[in-house]
Amino acid sequence: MSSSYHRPELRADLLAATRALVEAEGTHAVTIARVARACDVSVAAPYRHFANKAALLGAVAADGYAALGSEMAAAAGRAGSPADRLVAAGVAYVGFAIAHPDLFALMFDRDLRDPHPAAHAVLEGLAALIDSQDLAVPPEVALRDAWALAHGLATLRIGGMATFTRDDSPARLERDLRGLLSGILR
Amino acid sequence: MSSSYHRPELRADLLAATRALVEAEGTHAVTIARVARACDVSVAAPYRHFANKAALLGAVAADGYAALGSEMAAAAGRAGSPADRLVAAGVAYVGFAIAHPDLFALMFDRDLRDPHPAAHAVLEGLAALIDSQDLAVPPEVALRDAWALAHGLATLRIGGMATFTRDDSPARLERDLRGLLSGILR
DNA sequence: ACCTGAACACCGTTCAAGT
DNA sequence: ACCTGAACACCGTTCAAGT
Repeated sequence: MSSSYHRPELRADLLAATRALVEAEGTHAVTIARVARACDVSVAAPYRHFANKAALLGAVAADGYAALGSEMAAAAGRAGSPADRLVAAGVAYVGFAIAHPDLFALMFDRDLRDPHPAAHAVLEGLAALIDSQDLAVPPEVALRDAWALAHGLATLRIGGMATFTRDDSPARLERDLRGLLSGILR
Repeated sequence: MSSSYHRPELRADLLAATRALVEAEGTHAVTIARVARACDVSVAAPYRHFANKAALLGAVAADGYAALGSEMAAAAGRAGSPADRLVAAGVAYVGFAIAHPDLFALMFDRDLRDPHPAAHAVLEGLAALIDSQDLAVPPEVALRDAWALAHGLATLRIGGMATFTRDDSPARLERDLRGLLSGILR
C-alpha cells in the first residue's frame, strides 16, 4: 500500500502528531499507539526515535520553549521603552499560555521535562530586555520577579480560576503586569 | 484471612493511600490497582466509592486545598500588620508547595480538578487578610496580584527552575514577596 | 449495600524477524 | 539502519455473582 519501510521524516511526523494531540485533547490523550496510528506506522516504530513516551513528550515541550521564546522576543521588539519591553514580553508569555494551554502545561510538567532548556530560553529572552540602568533591584531579582508574576498569571488563568478568567483582555493583563512590575522598575 | 467484606472506613483509607502514593512517588505513580492493593481490597472495590480515577485524585486535591487554606490562616494569624499578614500568607503558600510538591501540582492539574473549591479556599483565606484601607488598588486586584505572584514563585520553584532553587530560604521568599507586593500596598 | 473474580479493550515496552 | 508482528505485564472499567 502507501507504506514504505524507510521513512526519513518519521521523527518529525511523530513530533507533529504528538503536538497536535496535545493541543487538541490534552497531554492525557497522548498514547504511543495513537501517535503511531496517526503516522501510519507500527506501535514499535516510535521507539527507534524516542527512548520512551516521556522522551517524546519532552521533545514536544522543547519545541514549545523555542516557540515561546521567539514570540516573547517579537513582542518586545515592537515596544519602545525598557519598561514597555518587559511588559510586552510578559503579555506575550501569558498570551502564549492562553493560546496553547495544554502545551504550556506540558512544558512545565514536573515529571516530563528537563527544566534547563526552559529556564535558559525564558531567562535569555528576558535578560536581553533588561538594562540594569532601568531597575530598582539587581537584575537577577528583577528576572525572578517578572517571570514569577507572568507565570502565576498564566497558570492560574489556564487553570480556570474564576478570578483570572473573568476579564482576560490583553489590556487587563498589561495593567496587572505594569502595576506589579512598577515595584522593580526605577 | 484478615479481610472482611464490610469496611466502613474504606473510603478514607483509599484517600490516604492515594495521597501517600502521590507524595512518595508523584501522581503518575497512582494506579487504582496499587491503591487497592495498599488497602488489601480488590481492584473493583474503589469504584464503590469513587466514580473513576479522576474522581479519586480530585478528592485528594480537595483535601489539599483544605490543608493549604488552614496553613495560610495559621501563618497570617501569627503576623502583626496587614502587610505582614499578606506576606506571611504568601510565604505559607509557597512553603506548602515546597513541602508537598506533587500534591500541589495535582491540586492545580488542568484535567483532574474542579477549580471552584481551590479558588474558594485560597481567595477566602486571602480576602480575610486584606482590608481595603491598606491597599493602593481595589481589593480584587490586590487578591489577583498577590495570588499570581505566590503561585508563580511556587510552581517555578517546584518545577526545578534553577533561578528559583538557588536560594529558597524563607527569608529570600519573604523579601521577594514583600518587594513585589509593595506595589499594591499603601 | 459492599466486595470479589473474571473479563474486555487498551497501553508501554521489548525483541526476534523481516527489508 | 529502520520497521513489523507478536508477545508480556499492566492498567481502567464493568458486571455478574457472592455475603
